[in-house]
Amino acid sequence: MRNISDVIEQYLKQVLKESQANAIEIKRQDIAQRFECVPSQINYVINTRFTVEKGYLVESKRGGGGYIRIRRVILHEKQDVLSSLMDVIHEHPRLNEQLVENVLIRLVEEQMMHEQEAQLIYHLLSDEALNLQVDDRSYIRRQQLLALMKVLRYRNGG
Amino acid sequence: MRNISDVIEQYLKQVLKESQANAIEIKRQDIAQRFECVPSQINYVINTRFTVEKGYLVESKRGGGGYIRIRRVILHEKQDVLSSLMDVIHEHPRLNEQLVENVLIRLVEEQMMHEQEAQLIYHLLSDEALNLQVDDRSYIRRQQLLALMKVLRYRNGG
DNA sequence: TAGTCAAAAGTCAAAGATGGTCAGAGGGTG
DNA sequence: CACCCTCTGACCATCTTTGACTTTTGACTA
Repeated sequence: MRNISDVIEQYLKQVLKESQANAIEIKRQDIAQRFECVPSQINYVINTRFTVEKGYLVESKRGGGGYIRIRRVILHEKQDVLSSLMDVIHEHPRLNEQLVENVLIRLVEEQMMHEQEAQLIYHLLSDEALNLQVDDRSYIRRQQLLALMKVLRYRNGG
Repeated sequence: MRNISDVIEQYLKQVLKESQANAIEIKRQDIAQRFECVPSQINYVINTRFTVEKGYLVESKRGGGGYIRIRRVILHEKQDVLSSLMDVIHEHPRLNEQLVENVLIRLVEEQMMHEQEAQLIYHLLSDEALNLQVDDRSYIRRQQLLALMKVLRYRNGG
C-alpha cells in the first residue's frame, strides 16, 4: 500500500471488524505513534474515509481521557428522498411554517420518521418558538432541517 | 475508565444506588484520599456530573464535622420534572451543547421521550446546526427547549 | 460572650492532556 | 504542467487535574 492514510484506514477497519460491538474507541496520539505520523493525519483519515455516506459515525472528546469513537452504521435506503428534500430546502429563499410542515409530512409518508417525532420538530420550528425576524427564522429552519436530514441518513443501528 | 473524574463519578453513583435512602453523605477529604487526588477534584466531579438538570441536589457544610450530601431527586409527577427542567433552562444564562444534552438525557431517563427523539433534537440544537453567535444560540435553544417542554406537557397528560 | 484556631469545604486560575482545524507544502498521475 | 490527494505543523478548543488562597463552622479559651 502506497500511502500511510490507506494503511491506517485498513488498520482501523480491521480493528472495527474484530471488535464485538460495532464501535471502537481510539486515542489519536496512540494511533499516530503506531504509524509514526502526526496526530492530525488521523483526522485526515477519518474525514476522508469514515464519513457518514460511507456508513461511519464518529464522535470524540477532548481533554484528559479524550478519545475518538468510530461507529459502523447502516445507511437508510432512501437517500434519494433526502437529497431531493435537501434540494427543496436549499432552493427556497424563505422557509415558512407551511414548507416545514410539507417537508415533515413527506418524511413521515416515506416512513423515515414517526408522526410523533415530526410533531415535536414542527413545534420547535414554529413561528412561535422561533420568535425572530423572517430572515433569521428562515436561516434557522434551513440549518435545522438540513441537520435533520443528516441524522436521517443513517437512522439505524446507530 | 479513562480519567479519574469518571471513576469517582461511577463510584459515587454506585454508593448512591446501594444506599437505602436516595442520598449519601461523604467527606471530601476521604474520597480524595481513596482516589489519591486533590480534594478540589471532588468539587470538579460534583460540579460537572451531579448537576440539577441531571437530577441531583448537592448540599454541604464546612468546618468541623463538615460533609457533602448528594441527593438523587425523585419526582413522581412528570409535571414536576418538566417544571424543574424549565427552571433550569430559565436560570442558565448560557445554554451550551452540554446542558442541552443533559436535559435531553434526563427527559429520556424520566421516560418523557424516546431516545431517538432526543437524538434528533440534540442534532437540531447542536453548535453545528446553530451556526450563530453564542448569545443567539442560547436564545434559540431556550426557545426551542421550552417549546419542547410545552409539547411534552400535553403529550404526557399534563 | 467574644475571640481564636483548626478543620472542613469552596473558588479560581494555571497547567496539563487531548482532539480539531486549516492552510500550505509535497507528490503522484493524466 | 495541472490537478488532486496526502502530509505536516502551527495554532485553537475543550476537558481534566492541581494547588494556592478563601470562607465557613464549631470547639475551645479568655
